[in-house]
Amino acid sequence: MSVNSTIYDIAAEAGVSIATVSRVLRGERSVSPATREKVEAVIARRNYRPSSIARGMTSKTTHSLGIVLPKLLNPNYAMIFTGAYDGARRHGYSMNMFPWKSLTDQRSTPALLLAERRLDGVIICLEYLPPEENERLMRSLQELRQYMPIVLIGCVPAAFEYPTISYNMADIARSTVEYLVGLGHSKIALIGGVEADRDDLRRDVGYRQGLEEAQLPYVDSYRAYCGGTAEEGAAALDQMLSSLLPAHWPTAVIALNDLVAMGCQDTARKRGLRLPEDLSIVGCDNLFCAPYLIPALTSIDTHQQLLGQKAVELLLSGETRRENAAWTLVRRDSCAPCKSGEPAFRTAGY
Amino acid sequence: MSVNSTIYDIAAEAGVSIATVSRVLRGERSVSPATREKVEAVIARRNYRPSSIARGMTSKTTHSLGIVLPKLLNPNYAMIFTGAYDGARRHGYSMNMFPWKSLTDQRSTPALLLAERRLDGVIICLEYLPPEENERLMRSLQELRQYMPIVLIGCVPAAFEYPTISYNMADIARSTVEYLVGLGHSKIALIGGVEADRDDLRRDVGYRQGLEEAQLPYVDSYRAYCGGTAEEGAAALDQMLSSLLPAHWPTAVIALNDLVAMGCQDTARKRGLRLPEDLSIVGCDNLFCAPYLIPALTSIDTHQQLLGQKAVELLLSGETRRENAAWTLVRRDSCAPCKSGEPAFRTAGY
DNA sequence: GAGAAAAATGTAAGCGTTTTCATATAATTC
DNA sequence: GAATTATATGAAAACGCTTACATTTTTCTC
Repeated sequence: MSVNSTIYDIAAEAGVSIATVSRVLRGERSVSPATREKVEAVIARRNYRPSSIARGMTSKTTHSLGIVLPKLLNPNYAMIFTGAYDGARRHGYSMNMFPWKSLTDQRSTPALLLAERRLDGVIICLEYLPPEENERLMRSLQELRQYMPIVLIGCVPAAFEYPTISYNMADIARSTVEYLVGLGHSKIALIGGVEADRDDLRRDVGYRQGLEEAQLPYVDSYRAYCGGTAEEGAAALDQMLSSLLPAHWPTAVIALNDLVAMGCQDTARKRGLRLPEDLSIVGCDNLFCAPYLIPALTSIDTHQQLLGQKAVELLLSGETRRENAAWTLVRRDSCAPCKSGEPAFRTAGY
Repeated sequence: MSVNSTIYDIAAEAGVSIATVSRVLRGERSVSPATREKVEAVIARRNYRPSSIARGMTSKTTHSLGIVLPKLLNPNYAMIFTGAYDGARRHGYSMNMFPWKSLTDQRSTPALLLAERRLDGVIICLEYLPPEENERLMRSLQELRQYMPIVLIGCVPAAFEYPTISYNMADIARSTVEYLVGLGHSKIALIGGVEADRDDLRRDVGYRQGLEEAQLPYVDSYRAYCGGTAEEGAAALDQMLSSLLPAHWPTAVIALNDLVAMGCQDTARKRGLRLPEDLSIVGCDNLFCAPYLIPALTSIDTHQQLLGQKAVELLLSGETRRENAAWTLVRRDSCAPCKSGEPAFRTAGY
């Protein structure tokens, strides 16, 4: 199949040495115009392209980066990947996707699957893992970083000394509460995330802070934990409503992400709640379908594509700083002013 | 950064030749257990991993495939990619994504961007292109195939002698019409696709065939062309409705894909139509959000992930057959029996 | 236990580039 | 026009593996 000529063929046909061909190839200017032209003609005629493999042998840099993602099917990750891909491309790098497993599953030498490819750097998208798995991951990371630069994406413990791009989750949660409080809500639920997740801990911090600033009590039954899918979101809200007297039902829900928000819409509707009159919902990630849900979903746009791009920039820059990514609240129709007069659970103390 | 040992280091430390190390590495059985153990110990201790680059130099096969997609952001393509990725992985290959541009944009030697990477094969996802661009693409393909096996995905002209996995678009369209006719509809619109697209021609063929079988006339104003986004779908339907007297409005719409269907829902709602009573809508691709639209969208599930996987299988098999991919109609709430009694436009002839 | 066959290991030549260093050629200088 | 410097080119050694072939060691066989 490989009808490909080598640099030797070109050299022979052009009547020069391979060194000269190589120089022409890489645009060095120490080649006389006549020779260059001659060589270029042969290259064009034979459709010759240098093998990036062979190039990698000598030049030590493969000009390819990696990104490890939990899964690509989740539209978020597809967006991060796209952003990272574009960023890499802009710098003349290629971008390779690796599934989580490459990092954790390997019995033998984890992480090194990546090392084997001699990537010039890798972006790693962090997600919650149970403690012992997380422990393994940390070790993999340590190991991996001996081989190539690493940039972390997502909510990373401050103790981590890796270059990182993340969201200020606390900030997002706090602002969202603030927004809902501004609409008159006082019974605000937070749905999604793993209870033990550091990430969500920070979300929780912001949530509590927002409530506190509005002089609202933190109500434990308004905090539900669940995975990031629509089904799980639907179940979580359903369970919350079941456990509460309708009078105490939240009037607003902050969902982990848009998928969870979609599930909440579904549950609410099945329960006969009017949206958004009886329940305001805020999602996160601003998926492409958010505007087409009924009611159109208000969501935090986390600019995931940009996130991917910035991760590449950081990776290539070689710096080790931690960066916060921007986000914006996109207001649509899923949030309405709270109608129920007196907020429940408001105690004398507040 | 590259703290990596080479095969020489391992050999030296284990007191054997590099050939032996290589043999241990590749699990050849002509190595005595004692030696193997010794070498493996050193490998483990030094965290050694052979460079896939150097491997590629000799073994001619890089164990990496490519897939070129119009864009990854579209959830469909993300699914195809995921499927292809998994398929490749299962066979021990890696999968690299390339944007369309790698194939067409290049002034100099198109296609060869891919050749440069010495892929073991490439999957190409076809999409409509205006004639002259398409011409260029065809040439790129011809050129590219000299270097590596190619598999095409999507609706490819029968004249193409490439191995292909595609949908029988005519079949899908015909069945969809049949389904809607079964619900009593006779004013069935088809929205989406490029007028000049071969692909959609086949869709059109099925559409017409379905109408014919139901003894319904083909009405030109029920056929609108547009791109594959929600916005374009919304605009297309809006324009169609504007151009028609309400009495002649279609009672059912077959949309190019779910995005277009979402746009149609939007337009219909803005026009004050009740969904699905006044307008039934069928989408295509069965995106994850389809069940959460209001009304939940009936859609053709094209099993895109499977499509990607099958493309890999076909690519690796080396066969040149053309395969048809499976699809299924997923019924949800967006299609209802037609209520308007007498279908318009039905002429004596029918 | 000598000779033959089988198994284990080593040697060295690639693979297709880049790159250093040497060499040949051309352009300067006086 | 000889000496000097700049410029253009070539020869050859890496890069880290695989693999055909040669060689050594072990295991049979009678």
